[in-house]
Amino acid sequence: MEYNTQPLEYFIESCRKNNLKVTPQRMAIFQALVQDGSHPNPEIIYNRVRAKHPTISFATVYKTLETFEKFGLITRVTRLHDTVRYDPEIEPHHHIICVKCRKVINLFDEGLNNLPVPREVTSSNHVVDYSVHFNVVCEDCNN
Amino acid sequence: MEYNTQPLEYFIESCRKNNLKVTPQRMAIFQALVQDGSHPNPEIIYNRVRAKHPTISFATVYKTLETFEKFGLITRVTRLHDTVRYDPEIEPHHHIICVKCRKVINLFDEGLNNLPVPREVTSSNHVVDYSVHFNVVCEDCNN
DNA sequence: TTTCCACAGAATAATCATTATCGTCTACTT
DNA sequence: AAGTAGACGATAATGATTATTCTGTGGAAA
Ligand SMILES: [Mn+2]
Ligand SMILES: [Mn+2]
Ligand SMILES: [Zn+2]
Ligand SMILES: [Zn+2]
Repeated sequence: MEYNTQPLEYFIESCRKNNLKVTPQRMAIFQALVQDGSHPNPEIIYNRVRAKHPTISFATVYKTLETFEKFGLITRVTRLHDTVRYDPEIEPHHHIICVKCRKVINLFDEGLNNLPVPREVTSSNHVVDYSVHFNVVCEDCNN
Repeated sequence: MEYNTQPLEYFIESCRKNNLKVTPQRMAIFQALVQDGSHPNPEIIYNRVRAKHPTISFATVYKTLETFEKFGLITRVTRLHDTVRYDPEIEPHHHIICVKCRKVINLFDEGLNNLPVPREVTSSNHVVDYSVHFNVVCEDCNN
């Protein structure tokens, strides 16, 4: 379902499926996230929600987003936002990222280094580089 | 140059090129980063360096890594680590990320959704999903 | 080789993002 | 209508990163 297709109904249905209570705050948080495609951070969502719910707490926004993610209602742009991860490899390459232990492994692959970059990307941007993130559960974390 | 090919010489040469002073701490920080392919965070690097430089400061590690990155000696796994960015779109898609203003734009592309996943990835991991990050300088930031 | 100084390092405080705690409240069940 | 598990709000605590300030030194210049 697209993010702008009857988002409220979709949201309520998803909550019910997961035994999450439907509250005004939760609806407002979801709507604040869905209202455009800007991939906002918690602070922006907090400010949007405050317009209608002036007493909402920052912690509530954090907790709620975490809950939504846990139940698959929303996602994160990257799973590696918690601390900076540095890399001495400056040539183009890709990464295998374990979503559980946060291990990051280099992936060198000729095919991936020569992807056809969509016109949508090149038409209005100067492309610095690109890389593919494979989110995985690694061998060590698999049991 | 590979990260494990005479890394010290490469490091010193790179510093000289950029008028960065070559200090024992800087060499140690670079070596701590290069010693394996683990994409360590500043804390891990700090702990590694402390073995030989017990008085080094955490802040020095941060500043030095920042400097290295600024001059292109090293990179980051993702440029979106600073705050969580949430996404209501749960279907597979990709992102255009401006490295200057941190804008994130959705990219839906059939071709990118069906990349041949290298055996190296599938052989020892359970793939959850993958996405392509196009790091760009966007139109708005381009002048 | 000595001198000098811009830049690097150490210590520490400050800031910013995120998470934990806990008392109160309420959505939903019965 | 009442009961209860879970949600909310307030706030403190933690963790990551950045700023400040003072001291020290690498490397150019004399
Ligand atoms: Mn890498
Ligand atoms: Mn997206
Ligand atoms: Zn793992
Ligand atoms: Zn931009």
